[in-house]
Amino acid sequence: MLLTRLADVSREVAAVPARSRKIALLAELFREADAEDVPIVIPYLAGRLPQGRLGVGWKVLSRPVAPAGEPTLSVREADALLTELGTVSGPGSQAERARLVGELMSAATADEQRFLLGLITGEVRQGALDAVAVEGLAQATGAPAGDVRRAVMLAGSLQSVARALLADGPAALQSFRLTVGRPVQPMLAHTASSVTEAVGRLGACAVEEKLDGIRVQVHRDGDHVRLYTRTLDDITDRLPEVTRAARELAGSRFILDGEVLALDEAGRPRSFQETAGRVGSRVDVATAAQAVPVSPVFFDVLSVDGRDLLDLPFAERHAELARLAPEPMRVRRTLVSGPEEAGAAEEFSRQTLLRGHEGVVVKALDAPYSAGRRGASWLKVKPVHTLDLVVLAAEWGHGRRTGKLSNLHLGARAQDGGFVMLGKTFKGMTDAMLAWQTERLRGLAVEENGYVVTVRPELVVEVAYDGLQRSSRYPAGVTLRFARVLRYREDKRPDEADTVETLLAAHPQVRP
DNA sequence: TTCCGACAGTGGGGTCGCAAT
DNA sequence: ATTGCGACCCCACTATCGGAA
Repeated sequence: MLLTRLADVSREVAAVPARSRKIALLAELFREADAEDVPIVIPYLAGRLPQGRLGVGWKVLSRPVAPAGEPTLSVREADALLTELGTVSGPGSQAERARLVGELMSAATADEQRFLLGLITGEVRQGALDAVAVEGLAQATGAPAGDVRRAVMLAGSLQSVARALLADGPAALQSFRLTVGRPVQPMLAHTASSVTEAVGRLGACAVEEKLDGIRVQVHRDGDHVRLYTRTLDDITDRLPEVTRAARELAGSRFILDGEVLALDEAGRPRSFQETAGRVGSRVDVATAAQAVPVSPVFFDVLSVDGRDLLDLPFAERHAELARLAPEPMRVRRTLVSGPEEAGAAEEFSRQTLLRGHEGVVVKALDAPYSAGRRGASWLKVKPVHTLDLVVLAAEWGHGRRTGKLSNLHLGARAQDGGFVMLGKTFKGMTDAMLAWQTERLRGLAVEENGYVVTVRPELVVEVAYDGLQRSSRYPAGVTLRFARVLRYREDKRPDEADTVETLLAAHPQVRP
């Protein structure tokens, strides 16, 4: 199959708004693809490269290459070049990667170049990624969409399911079972604005502490232990102490879900930055482990002794977990019968925050483990802080925000009467706000430099954020975590905005 | 008919590791 | 040694479609 066919379909998919039409277009293409093309065509149309990381990004791709006049590049040829691209390393590798990109792009037409660019940067913008591709695959093969989705969650990848399904038909889905050693998509949580609200929505529930670390899925089969992140990357080699801890648990065959984080001598959590740095260290693991040891803390179990527990109610899964993991290796929790005990849940949340943790997750006791879903039966609640800050500049948006000033540079008031930049945000804006702020900020513009428009510091905006963290990038030495816009405060003057001093005073545990 | 769950899109900051300077 | 870049951790929020209520 020629790459141009994929580029055409991707453009068509992008052009139709209806999800049902997108699915039908994908299904048509999947049916057309022959067996050898399928493992390439499916991920490509799901907006992902089967190779994963390539070591190539915007910098290399932004160099223009004269396009080919006629579409002659096949899907397999493109894939072979990309595979080669992903394996280049060592001195001279950047030049070699640039050369390979040039080779690929010069063989592609302008349309194909656009498609490849989107694929490599992960921005296909066709309104269809994995979930829509799964529906398309189901339609192309006549398999029930729910069964395909479940197989993908259990396999951890769309590709392997697609290959089996197109080779052997719907019966092949049976072979995708929960297996120790094969990671599954973890269950995710929704957000609730308060503990009381969360308990009100779920009824009988467990309120568990939310630890600010790295999600980890622990697979053990005898002495063989594997550790996976939320995106199913294997991080076993980086966390030897977690592997040891898993070997000391009561069972010998299980899959556990939990969080790893660094604790200080008193058992209080160290900053997320310290935990993330440790988990990210791959080269000298022994030294990193010495400096920042991490501990696993579990909250769920998916499999024990070959039994698949996914469909069991949480209460029963937790009973299994309690048999496997001793209390210090489990998340702290309290059980609540319903809204009448919301007070106790709130109190537990307060205590959790005092112990230095991020918040709580409220979980329905009767809910199954919804692998890969953002199930409504897990609700996270974290404290939200707010500030009134001044807009110092804004950046032109991309994609559906093209032509709109989107990403705001946020400043706090300094002692000298000036403003200190604390970070940026593009979150929380409605289309109406985007239109409004584009006009308003244009009127305040003093300089335009590339995609950054600097403005007179006159507009005050109320911003929500989750906390303060150290920063080497911003002048105050700190930056806001997960900042988002709540509303504009046209009733406030910039000299009424919050100051750096009040911000630092509100977070005494964080020092620049 | 209205409501709501699931998805895609739009990017944020930090850290690490690698290659180039 | 320092810098630039890419990958991958953490993540919030809005718009939209389409099935559920």
